[in-house]
Amino acid sequence: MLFMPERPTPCCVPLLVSPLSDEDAGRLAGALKALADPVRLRLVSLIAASDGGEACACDLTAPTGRSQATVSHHLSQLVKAGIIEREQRGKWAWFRLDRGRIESVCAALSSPGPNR
Amino acid sequence: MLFMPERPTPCCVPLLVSPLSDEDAGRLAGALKALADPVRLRLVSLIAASDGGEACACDLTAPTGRSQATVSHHLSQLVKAGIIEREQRGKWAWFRLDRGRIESVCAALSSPGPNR
DNA sequence: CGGATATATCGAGATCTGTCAATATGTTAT
DNA sequence: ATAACATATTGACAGATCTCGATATATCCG
Repeated sequence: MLFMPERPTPCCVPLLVSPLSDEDAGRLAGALKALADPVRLRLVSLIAASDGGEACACDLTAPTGRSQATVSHHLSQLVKAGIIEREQRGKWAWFRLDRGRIESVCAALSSPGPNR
Repeated sequence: MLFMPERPTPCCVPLLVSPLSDEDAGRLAGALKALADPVRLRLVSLIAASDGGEACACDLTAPTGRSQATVSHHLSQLVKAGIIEREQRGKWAWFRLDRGRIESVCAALSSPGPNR
């Protein structure tokens, strides 16, 4: 038995190997939809690049150029999709990535190699 | 100089390394949007799993359970996004994946490894 | 040419999405 | 308690998206 590195949470099933079922297609589409917005991508990107890998909502409004309500909405979407996690600290909301979830989406899109 | 394997078309820029610019976020969001639909995912999946890696539009309508017009529309979207390529053969339209394009999206989402 | 077939485009309806101002909720400090 | 602040929720609107029937375009065959 090989010693495998940590496996990403299998939220999604491989796209390019065999025809996706309706449910699997819906699930993967959901995950992709959560990412498929410029503002949300910037949020993810900003969080990823933040010191300690986490960011306060208070620092995420200005860089996106959207209202506080809109940013809060997008952050909620990302949380619901499992892309980021939320933690309350006093009156601030902190967010960090679930890299495993993103990797899982990524894995679902990746081509099956010749030796896999 | 190392001999590198083919690089995927760089349609997208890495998400998790440094904050995405507005344009890069828009570009990546566009690519993800093209994939973020259950019908389109099934189409991609069906084409990928087809014999010879290509499929005729005539074989893609029934499995999706949508009208011919709708399937044609989704196929156009995928072509426009560069996910698949179209080739006319007589009165039939054949489609195949641009795996490089999908890999490029995938690469943009992938986590920077510790040794990268 | 004319009929048959495959696919694309058009027009329209229903639903989903992104956005913001206003307001509500919750936390901290005074 | 009360004021100040951070964030979430609500309500509403504009624009995008998915869908289909009808029609147009293009190709093949007899």
